[in-house]
Amino acid sequence: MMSKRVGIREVAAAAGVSVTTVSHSLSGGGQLSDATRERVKSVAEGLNYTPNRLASGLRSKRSQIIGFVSDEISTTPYAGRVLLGAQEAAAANDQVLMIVNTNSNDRLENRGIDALLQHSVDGIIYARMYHQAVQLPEALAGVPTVLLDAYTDRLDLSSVVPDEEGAARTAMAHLLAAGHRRIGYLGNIDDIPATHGRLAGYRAALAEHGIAFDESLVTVSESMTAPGRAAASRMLAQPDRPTALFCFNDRIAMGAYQAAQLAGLAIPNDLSIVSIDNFEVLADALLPGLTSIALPHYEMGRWAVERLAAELAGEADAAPQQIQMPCPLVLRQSVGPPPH
Amino acid sequence: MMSKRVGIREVAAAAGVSVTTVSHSLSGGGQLSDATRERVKSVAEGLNYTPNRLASGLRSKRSQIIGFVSDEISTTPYAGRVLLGAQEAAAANDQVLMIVNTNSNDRLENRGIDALLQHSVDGIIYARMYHQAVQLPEALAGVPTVLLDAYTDRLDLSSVVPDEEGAARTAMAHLLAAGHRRIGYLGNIDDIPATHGRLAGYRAALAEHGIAFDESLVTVSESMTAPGRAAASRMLAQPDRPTALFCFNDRIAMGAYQAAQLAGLAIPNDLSIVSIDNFEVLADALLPGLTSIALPHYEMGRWAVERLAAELAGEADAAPQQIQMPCPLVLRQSVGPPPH
DNA sequence: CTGTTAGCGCCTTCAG
DNA sequence: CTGAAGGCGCTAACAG
Repeated sequence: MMSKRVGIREVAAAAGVSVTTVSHSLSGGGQLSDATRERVKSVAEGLNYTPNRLASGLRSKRSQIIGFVSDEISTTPYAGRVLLGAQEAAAANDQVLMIVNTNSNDRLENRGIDALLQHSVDGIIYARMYHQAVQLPEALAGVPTVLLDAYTDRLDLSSVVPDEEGAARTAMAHLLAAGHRRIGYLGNIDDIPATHGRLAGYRAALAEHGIAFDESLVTVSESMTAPGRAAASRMLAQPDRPTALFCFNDRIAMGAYQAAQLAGLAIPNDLSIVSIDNFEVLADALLPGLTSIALPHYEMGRWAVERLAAELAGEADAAPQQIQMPCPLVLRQSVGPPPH
Repeated sequence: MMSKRVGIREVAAAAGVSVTTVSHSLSGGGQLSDATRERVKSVAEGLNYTPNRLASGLRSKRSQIIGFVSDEISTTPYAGRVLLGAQEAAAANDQVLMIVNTNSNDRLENRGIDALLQHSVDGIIYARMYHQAVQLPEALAGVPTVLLDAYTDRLDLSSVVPDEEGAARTAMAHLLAAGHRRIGYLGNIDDIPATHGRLAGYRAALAEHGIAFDESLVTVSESMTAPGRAAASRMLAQPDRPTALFCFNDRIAMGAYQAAQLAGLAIPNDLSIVSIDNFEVLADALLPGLTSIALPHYEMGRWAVERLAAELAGEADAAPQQIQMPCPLVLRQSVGPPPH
């Protein structure tokens, strides 16, 4: 098994060349004739040669491993999409992902980063499971790093986050296009970028359409179903209730569905709803299906490792970038024209 | 940065001993006096020494890396819990996880396994995202492997899956204890272990309580919300409708909630519901909260890497084990006594 | 265009 | 109880 793997030496012998030639043939380096290069390659193939990355990493200082450190791999259902994007991009670059979870605990984080560094990862994706500001840990000083769903004020680090304001504008544009003018916003209460960005998008969209901002059409609550239900119930009880609701996220939207049901309002005939998250287990399951803005989890995962790879390769356009990703609208059945 | 890391050599010089002594001190091997051992350790600490795992792995043939290959990291929201368990167990063993996703595609799977092997992983967790039979890929022949949420007929491989039948019995026991006698089962249609095991558990629980199995109280459908809703509607339209429903999973249960609502039945006053998955985003969000059986994702993740570590260490009790994990009941508000 | 020759940082017999 | 020396598999000067 392991121990009997054929090495570069055996290939050299079998091909009647030196190990150098084999190394060059396989790695595309050196100045070899295409003939020998091909011959060596096929001999290697025939012998079932596979490189030992520990050895090459030790020698070349490039392990081809990307470290992925995240705060909570598990608590959010989006984590999978992020990881998938990152993993696929890594595979495309002949790299592999080594993951570590910190449970939002500094000691664990440092241990994890340490473990990654001991394994000589080439770089690190420092990820959060929801968009937030972070401070880069000491241990990462000098290590090529890109931030995912997180940002700092340092301009020498690349980072990617969702375009929160754009997401809100897209949601609002959809409602406005359907003819709604009284649109309520069921917002979030936490002091995070999503809270501020989405509210800003809501206001900007109204302003663009010459609709006055009406405080009575905005509530904030925790971003979960039960608080969302309460907030929605309050809003729908108003004399001049909104004809549509834009919700901070799908969980709040689910609360809004429940509130609508309790109030005897049919969706989308009496009330239209749009939200953000496109969390399929909810959005697809709700009756009717919930139109929602998708956060680009997969795409952020891909972008982050592609970016890191480019920076590691020292590519020309490898100057650090801080980008905001667009968030696409996913249509289902929760939006219709305003009633009457 | 990387290149200037202090090595075993510097530590030796600073401590006034040979590299051998340093190596022994740090790894706990050799026959050293406690005095020197401690002294060397503190010198190493003071110099901020960190081992280079590539080098030690190359030499000792133990990389301390566990490969984790799974079919779909992303499509199920449970994946995170599995990974978390695996990652934490690995960290506790001073190991680290290298992950690879196969998208259920053989070519990708082989490439992924290859990449893992090239990095000299010590062993592999071969995971599925839902309980199923698998055939171990050729490439894994001779590589220490444990199966997670998957099984084969090979008795030389350890594996862990949920106890499907036990889960169903637990759910049924809860309903029976509440006094229900007419209990409907909203089953799944796929030919997978969960389908058969849960139905078997349902029947066994009835038999134990001397309740005759009634075919009209069993339906099967795809395990999603809309089909579940349809199945539940049919069942609740029966003349002598059941007073409680046991659902294959939370998504079907959500359909049952919707059907109950459409039928004007209140939960739990008119109808009790229990299901399997304890998928919190749904179970907590439904009104009232859904009592559900949790699948032991985190625990399976932990168990798998602990098992693998034990087998790698050649421990005495390291004979392969195929185990079924118990699934605990999580109480919420969807169960009450039968009406009237 | 190809081969020789040193190590990468660490572990591990084998002597002292 | 401690040290010297060789080599894990590969890469990268540097010669030919």
